Amino acid sequence: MVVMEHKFTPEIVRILEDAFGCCSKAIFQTSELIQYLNIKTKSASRGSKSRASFGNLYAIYVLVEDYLGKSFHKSGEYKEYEGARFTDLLQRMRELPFGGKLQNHALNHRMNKEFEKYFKICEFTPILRDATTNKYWINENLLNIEIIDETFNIANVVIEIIDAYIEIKRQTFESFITTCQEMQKIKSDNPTAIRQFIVSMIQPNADARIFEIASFGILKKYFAGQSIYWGWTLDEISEESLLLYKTGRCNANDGGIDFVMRPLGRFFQVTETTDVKKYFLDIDKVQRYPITFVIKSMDSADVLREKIEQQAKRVFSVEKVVRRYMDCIEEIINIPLLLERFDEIADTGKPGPVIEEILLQSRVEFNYDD
DNA sequence: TACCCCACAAGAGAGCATTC
DNA sequence: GAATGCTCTCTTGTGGGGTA
Repeated sequence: MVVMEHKFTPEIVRILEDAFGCCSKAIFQTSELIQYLNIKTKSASRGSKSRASFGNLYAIYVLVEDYLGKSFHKSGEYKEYEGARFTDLLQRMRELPFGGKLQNHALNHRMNKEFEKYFKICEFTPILRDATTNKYWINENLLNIEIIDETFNIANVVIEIIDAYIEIKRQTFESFITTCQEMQKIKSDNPTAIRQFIVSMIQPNADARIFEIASFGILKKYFAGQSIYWGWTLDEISEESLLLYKTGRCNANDGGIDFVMRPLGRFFQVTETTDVKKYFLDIDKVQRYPITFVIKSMDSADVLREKIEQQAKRVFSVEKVVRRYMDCIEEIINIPLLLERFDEIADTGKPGPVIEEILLQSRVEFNYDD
């Protein structure tokens, strides 16, 4: 089998070399289990959007851990082992980082099924179970790798590889988690600290998701302080506050509009660049709904508008189409304007709710709980 | 002509909820 | 405890259009 290579593969190779020296390459080529781990760890370098596959990896992990914990790699008596209890295995899976919400699927069916998909001609099923006693085993045939006349047990290496993978995934999340914790600490009554924190969240180099969440927190509270008067007839006019809604998680909002305002029906799109043409596709064919762009930039709104216009002229060339394109931009909100609006909120003595909103949205965005 | 980029669609993995 | 259906969303494949 041709081994797929990705950014975590060298780490797997390194762990194998440390454990088995010159035989490591042959073990990688021979062991379906190692190759499976290699496939399932490809998200290591792919950021938070990528699925981590912890379910199937942890099913292997807890069974191998159980195997090592009882020293079967030394005693060779695994064949006589009564098996591990489902409840213990699942509990252990949930104790592992990011495993809190894992369910039974991987242990019961999914891991085996997926393994079979990748290794059609492999005669061994990784997870063995006795449905009558609810006991589980890792298939030892996949742990003992024969190279020429020697047998190598890869149990320790399996654990080490998954541990290394967990560590990388943990680091990816850690920066954001730290941010959340800092927010919680300064939530109390320190306006200067809160402002500094807000500034750090809306800097040009801030994480895109954090920028979006912070923008939402600021704008929601800013608009909540404003109201309009409207109604079907002159006699029925009533006052209503402007309410900003987030339409979904940042990552779940592929191509969608980020915020919507009631009752005015304004659309808000958060973006990192002035390359906004994707929001106005087919602008020459149809009239488009106006959008307010929240742009992660220190440039003035005029400069940003100018940049967008230059781009539109380059792309559309026809002045009439360029005008229609530009007319679709209802407002441009840059970093200084966001900060200005936050200061207005702070002047009323209520910066706290902004932080609370940011915290709430952060928890939703990252499934992060206290 | 080959290559690249982009948008869209389909496939697939993972988690939630429900049921037995 | 285990199986299953559903939903969400990330990945991959595909085709059209633009460009060198």
